[in-house]
Amino acid sequence: MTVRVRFAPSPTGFMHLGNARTALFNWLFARHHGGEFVLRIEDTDRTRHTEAAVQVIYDTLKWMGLDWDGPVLRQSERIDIYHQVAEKLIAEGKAYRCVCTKEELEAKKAAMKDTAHHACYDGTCRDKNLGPDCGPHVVRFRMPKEGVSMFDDMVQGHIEKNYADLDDFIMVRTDGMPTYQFAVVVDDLALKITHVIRGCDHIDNTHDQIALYKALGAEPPKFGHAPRILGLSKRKGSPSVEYYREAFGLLPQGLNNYIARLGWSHGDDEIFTMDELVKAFDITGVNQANGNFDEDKLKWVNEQQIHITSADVLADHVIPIFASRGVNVEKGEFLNKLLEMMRERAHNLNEIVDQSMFVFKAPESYDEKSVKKNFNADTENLLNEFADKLEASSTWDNDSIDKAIKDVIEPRELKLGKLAQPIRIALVGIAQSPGIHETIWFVGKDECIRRLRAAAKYAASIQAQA
RNA sequence: GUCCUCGUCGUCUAGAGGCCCAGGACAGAGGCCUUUCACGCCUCCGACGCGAGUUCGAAUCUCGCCGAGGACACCA
Repeated sequence: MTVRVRFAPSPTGFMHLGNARTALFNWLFARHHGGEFVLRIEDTDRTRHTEAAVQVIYDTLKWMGLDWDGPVLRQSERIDIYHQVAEKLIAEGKAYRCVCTKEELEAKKAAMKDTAHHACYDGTCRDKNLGPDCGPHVVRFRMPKEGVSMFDDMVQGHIEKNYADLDDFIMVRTDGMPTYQFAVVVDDLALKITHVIRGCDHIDNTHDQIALYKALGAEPPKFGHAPRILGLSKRKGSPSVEYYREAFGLLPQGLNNYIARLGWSHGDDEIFTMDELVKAFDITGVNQANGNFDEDKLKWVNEQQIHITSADVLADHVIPIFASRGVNVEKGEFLNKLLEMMRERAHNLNEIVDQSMFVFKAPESYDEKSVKKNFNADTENLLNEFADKLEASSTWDNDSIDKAIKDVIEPRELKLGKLAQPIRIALVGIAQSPGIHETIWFVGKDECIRRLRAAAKYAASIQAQA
């Protein structure tokens, strides 16, 4: 049997992190087992969905690198099918029409508060055998009254619930639209879904759905309910993929890796490429207990992924961020060289860009603390002399830069730091940067000399003031 | 309120009766490396929710308690 799983989000306008993980788990499960991963859009709630919201789903999955198989199923396009199935179940006595209004039901519920089993529909219309001309009505599922509903969850193990605690849930609403509970089963059946992997907030729904499968004479798929991700604070903005991607400078694999390890594990392994995840992932490794989202660990995992990602791939992710900072950079050898250096030290993509800015832009000001600590009466001469040495050199590589540095510090018997720090301030604006040779090299000879002279002038001006 | 599920360091987790006076990772503390800032490396801190059983032996099995999350919508 070929494994077929699905991801079935409703278009809410953003991809919640929990949803993203459900998508990832399903995708990994499919790829691991050589099966198929299909996408279904649950847009039966007319009032809420927009096309832009559907596009967010596509974009997010693509960014995460989760490709889906076959056409995308839209529930809104399958209304007739749901009606056919509902009619069939009514005809077989497995479902029935109900004319109880929402208001009536709410009143009954309120009256039954504090009594046992008040949550269940009282069955007013269960045996009325109402026909299609009974006026505005819903269609309810006729749930068995006795016995125990049970299934073996791939993650949570054996789960059971008394039918007495299950409701005659609504399949078709008054407006003719199917409810989630109903559409899911009809669609999963149509798509020949073999395994349903979703959040454990669906555990209780599963009993309803299995009852439906049975009423339809069909074999239910296997279910696996993954734990929830707790601690996604809404105060920090919408806990969506988009938000974390931008705020944390995330690489897709940084997110994927972190999210996969939250609620799933493979021994002591922490860092996975996508191929490694596909190889290692299986539903048996998924945890039962809910997990807490931890920003620090996400940051760390993302950082580790940046360390092992090729400069070429990094370039694709970093170029748009440069653009958003008003700097146009092009793919190529120079950028790759820069990224190879930056990826070793940066914590995230935003930092790579921010800390690379000096390569493309001269400092607009000098960091006060850095200047205070590293500039003195000698700085003007030191910087100018170093600029002279660079100017005199005919080549531009590590050796020539190194020679220029030594030619300045050796006669004066200075330690490297005494020259390197003022140079950093001159080139970057602050006394923090990559190795001094690289910093100089990336700025380029002419620009370097220009910045050194400008900083020398500045050093002179503050000396004059003092 | 009713029902369902879960419970190992602050956090993510390893652990499927002896390998565990519990291992790894993040965070925290300290140190090393070093021309700066980072990276990296090393050390330390730190948990089996509680109580009964079962067993020669329990983090691992059973029960109770407590705690956490979820479902109870003509939302998905």
